[in-house]
Amino acid sequence: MRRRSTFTMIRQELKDILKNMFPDEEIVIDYVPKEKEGDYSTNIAFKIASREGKDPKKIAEHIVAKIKSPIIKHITVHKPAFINFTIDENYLLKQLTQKSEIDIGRGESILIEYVSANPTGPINVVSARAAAVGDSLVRILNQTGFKAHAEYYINDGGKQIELLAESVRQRMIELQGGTAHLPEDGYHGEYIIDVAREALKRIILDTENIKTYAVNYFVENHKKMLSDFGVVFDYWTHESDIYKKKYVDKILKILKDKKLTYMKDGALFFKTTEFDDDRDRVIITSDKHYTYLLPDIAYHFDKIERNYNKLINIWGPDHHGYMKALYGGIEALGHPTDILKILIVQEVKLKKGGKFVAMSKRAGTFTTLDELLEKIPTDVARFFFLMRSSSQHLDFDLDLALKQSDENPVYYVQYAHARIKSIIKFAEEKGIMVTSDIDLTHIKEKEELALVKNVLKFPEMLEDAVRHLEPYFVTYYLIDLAHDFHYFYQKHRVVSDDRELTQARLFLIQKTAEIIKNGLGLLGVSCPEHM
RNA sequence: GCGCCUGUAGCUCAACCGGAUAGAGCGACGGACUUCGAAUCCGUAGGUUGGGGGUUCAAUUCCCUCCAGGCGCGCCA
Repeated sequence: MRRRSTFTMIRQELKDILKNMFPDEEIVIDYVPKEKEGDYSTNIAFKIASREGKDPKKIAEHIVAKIKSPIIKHITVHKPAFINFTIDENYLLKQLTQKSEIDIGRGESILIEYVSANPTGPINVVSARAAAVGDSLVRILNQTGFKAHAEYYINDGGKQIELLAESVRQRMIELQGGTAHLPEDGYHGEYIIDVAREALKRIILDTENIKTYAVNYFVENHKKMLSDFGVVFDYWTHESDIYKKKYVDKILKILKDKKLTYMKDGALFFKTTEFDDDRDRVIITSDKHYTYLLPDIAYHFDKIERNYNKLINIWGPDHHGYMKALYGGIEALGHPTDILKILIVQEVKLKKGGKFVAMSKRAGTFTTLDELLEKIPTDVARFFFLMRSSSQHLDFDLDLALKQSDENPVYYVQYAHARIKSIIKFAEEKGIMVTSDIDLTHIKEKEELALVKNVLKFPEMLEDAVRHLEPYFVTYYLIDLAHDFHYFYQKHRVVSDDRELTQARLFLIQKTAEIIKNGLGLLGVSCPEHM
């Protein structure tokens, strides 16, 4: 049985009605396309008809005859056999005054790990996108009754860090007049010179200290950049913490005991092919170093030990080939793999002067989050990142984002809010205050009711966003809601001589403003009173 | 070669376990301000959903195949 939300969702009400009639049927409620009669619809007649080999239209008519509900104004059957519901206006208006909160999560705890950029350089734009997505997801989940925490994992061990330290050391030699011999697969970016300069100032000389210094340098940099971007993490967990807890040894022992490892060419392999991976993975190299996989499994063991009901990882597209290895590790430990959901945020292609900018961290040619924010306001950047499904590639046209900033959808939504605030102020100056003690039955125009219906869709939209773990549902919704408001505003005066109508409309737009503010907050975008 | 992602209007993208005449924004063209914010609104044009098969009452969605692009395939992360 599906749990009911405490928030009254009309969609859910309809679902319940049908569920009572057809307990074994999966009930789907859709929105009716614009210009069609009705608000919600169901395709249940098709389902039953195809299974029983009957005429869907007859079944639809049969169902319609049996439904009685005070929330439904009327029901109609359309074309093949859609059943459309038109919701009673008085019921809608009553819902508008209900103060309630949405609880989908029922307190389920979720740990969302995202960005987790290696402390070997600045944050690139794909990580920036992941930051926007992850932060917004945390906000959405926390508003819908989950207990979500944000975590950043710092890889402060492994070979990459050795290469980083060596790259810095070589740059230090260079700064002192020597010749730098950068490791071939080391870090060649200019930014390493800045680190080297700072390290010299502090007279940090031996490799171990350089390593620590460099890691901290980048971790602090990431913290600051993300915080400037409005992204704050609850936890910063170091790989070295996992070692300190002896979890890595523990996991190694479990894998060995379960005979899931073998030696080959002097290296220790984990048999991930037993978990549907396409090849086995090295976990200890022939020169006795751990690869990233083993501590990573240990890290996920740690997350599970911390009693989360669910783990979400947000990764870049370059890690998809690694998913099965990690899932294999979790399964090897005896945990169901569905405790972890890995979201792949697809790449960002930056467009500049009509050309795509080539990006590579190791070659040092990539655009960083700070460079992006130097050019583009945070609000715009976040809105852009959340404007489309995170599983889709994203073309980010820098020139366009700047040049057309006046017509950017983020301003469109913000403008709707500012406009409402301005109207309310105008009314107040005339001595008309917004109050909930009003007669909403004055709301009867088509454009008003469209706005009412969309405002009431907010929790339903959040339910969709949670189901798909996609913040862009919020973005799309806000643009649509702003449009409904602007359209209404164009057709009708809010503040008029009709006192009661004015009060009713003020209440409606005040509600709209609240939803916009709430929604933009979920995106991490500001919501100014004036623009 | 194998794996993942993608191909929808001129451009950027939607379309929720398969549903109604495939929708928005930008761009183009044409309209709407003596009263609450024109950063707004309305209208028009624009589509063989990459091609071809298949399954279905119904396919952008599922299956097969071909074409095109991106990413990954390390004893790096």
